[in-house]
Amino acid sequence: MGTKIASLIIKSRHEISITDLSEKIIAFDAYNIIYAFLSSIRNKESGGGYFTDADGNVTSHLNGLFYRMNNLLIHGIKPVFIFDGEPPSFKAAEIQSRRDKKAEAAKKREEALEEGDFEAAMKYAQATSRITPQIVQDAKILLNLYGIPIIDAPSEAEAQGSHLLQQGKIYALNSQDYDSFLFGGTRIVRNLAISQRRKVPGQSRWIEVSPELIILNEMLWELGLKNRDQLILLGLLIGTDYNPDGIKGVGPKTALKLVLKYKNPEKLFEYLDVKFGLDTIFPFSPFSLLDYFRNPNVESELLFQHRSPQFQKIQQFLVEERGFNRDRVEKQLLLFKKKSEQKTLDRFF
DNA sequence: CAAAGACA
DNA sequence: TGTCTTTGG
Repeated sequence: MGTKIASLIIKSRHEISITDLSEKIIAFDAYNIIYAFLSSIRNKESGGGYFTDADGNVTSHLNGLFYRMNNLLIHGIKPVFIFDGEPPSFKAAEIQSRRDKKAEAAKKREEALEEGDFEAAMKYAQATSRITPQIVQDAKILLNLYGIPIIDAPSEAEAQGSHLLQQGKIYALNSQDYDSFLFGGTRIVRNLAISQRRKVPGQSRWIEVSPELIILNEMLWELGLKNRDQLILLGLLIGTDYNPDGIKGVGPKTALKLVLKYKNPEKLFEYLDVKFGLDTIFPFSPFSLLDYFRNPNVESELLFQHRSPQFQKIQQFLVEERGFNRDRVEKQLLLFKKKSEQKTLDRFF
């Protein structure tokens, strides 16, 4: 439901500035952000290989996290990283499908490399990213040195983040898609990156993107939905991580119309059963999916606190253990220290 | 992706 | 000074 629901909401998407999030606790879906870095931070010359150190450890994500965390922390944002635990059984088919797509992309990359088409190889390489234990471990080391709390969710990070939102323990969840609203997340921040420009998937065109805040209640209001159940129904119709295709031939507009017409799960599913047959349009009983979104596996007793970054150790890890350029790292960390000192002074006076 | 370099 | 290109690991 990544982009499909975006077409339905306009007013409830608020353009914000990164400074609006100062002092706010923002949770990040760790695998999500790491995956984004693994995909985008790659070596063009080798046809899309990761950045690595001399020992072959992947460093693409460390590079991305380093600059991203510096910037977020400089702005006074308090990040929390949530790592996925065991995927729910509902996700098995989707996981397999992603695996197949990666294998396919890897094959195409090989072919492109053989033909010497490095640009095509790069494109396919980006679709092959896989998060290994080493990648996770290094990410956790770096985040720890930054004093950023790490949460190991029992299952889906988005579900855990949504729970923390409901408990009021965090201000917002950083996510590119809208799925966490189905889990009851109340606030989502999108496009929380540094650069305000993003390449359009089409070709060599760039667009301006600024962070945007979406609030669940406003979104429900704009859509004309009465409650979260109805939003979950909408999600099931257009597709979620657990039924990615949604219903063939039913786009966002039709989906919304159907939810508004039938209003509750029983009536909607009854209609769908008569029209299509529930078995043919859902991989699982839609009632069980609905129930899953209502009540996902999360941990309720989490406590976390932010600590000060250990600059010396960050530098030591990146430079001495992962082959980063000393001057670059030093310069960035100095800037960080300077700006955060300035910020505390500003607050004081 | 984000910073640094090149260039007008 | 702002924009486009190259580099980073």
